[in-house]
Amino acid sequence: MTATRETYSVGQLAEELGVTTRTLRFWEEAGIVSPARTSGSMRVYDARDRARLVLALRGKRFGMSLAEIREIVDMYDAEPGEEGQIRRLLASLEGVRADLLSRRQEITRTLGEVDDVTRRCHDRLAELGTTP
Amino acid sequence: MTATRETYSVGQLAEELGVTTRTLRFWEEAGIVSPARTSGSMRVYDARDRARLVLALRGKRFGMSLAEIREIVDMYDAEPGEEGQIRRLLASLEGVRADLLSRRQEITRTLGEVDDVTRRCHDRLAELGTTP
DNA sequence: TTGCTCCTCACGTCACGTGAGGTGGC
DNA sequence: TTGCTCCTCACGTCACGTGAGGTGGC
Repeated sequence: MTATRETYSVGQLAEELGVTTRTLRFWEEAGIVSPARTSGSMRVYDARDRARLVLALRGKRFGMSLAEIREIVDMYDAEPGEEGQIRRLLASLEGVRADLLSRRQEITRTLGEVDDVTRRCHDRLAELGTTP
Repeated sequence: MTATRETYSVGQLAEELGVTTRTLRFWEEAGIVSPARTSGSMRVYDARDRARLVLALRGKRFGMSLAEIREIVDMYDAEPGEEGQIRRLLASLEGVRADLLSRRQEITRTLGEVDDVTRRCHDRLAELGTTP
């Protein structure tokens, strides 16, 4: 019966996730998390809240809006659900997957260009070294 | 003597780059490009402007601010320059490279998770199919 | 003249940053 | 009491979106 009893304050969770407390409060207003409250109206985040925020953070890094993030997080977090819902999730996963693949390709391409420029810089430095 | 005589209007370049004309005007205000003007005060972009904008677009996709983009683009676009400048560029390239590598890793990790969820969805659909 | 693209304000929006002023438990 | 973290406004900022009203060449 020892359930995961981990809870966090705004400050704790913000530091762990590398964001500000303002961000966590704003995301709450955007409907991404709904932490419990103590008598003193202080926010109490549990493991489920944390999981949603971790997902949201990843969405952010991929340039999604908070509204899009909310949709995706809600789907991931929902009960297994019936067939229609599962198929909708599968369709959206397909889109996410294609997006990730193209982003990864672009990064790889950019890395190549960065390496090119780096090489040219070294060449230039060598030239400067031999012609004082 | 047939230099690259390609020029573009705001509309043409905006469409080619997949952004709005408002974006191009805003980036001009931010100092990222300085297109020439015709007598009628219409903007005329040349190949160099276009190259700077392409670089800027990539920076955007990696989450850089316009101020950071301007710095990087100025460096890439500058004359080869003297040793100090080249070494500064090399240092910044090092940072960009590390950033790109970590982003690529995260994407790969996320792709793995997406595939996991996809597999679980298919399993669940199979279950639903066998238990009418 | 009509239609197109261009121009410059200028206010709106999204995702927070940044204090301002105040409360609550060790 | 002091110090810490927490709270709720509320205005500021960044990167544009979105009209509003007007000009200029085919």
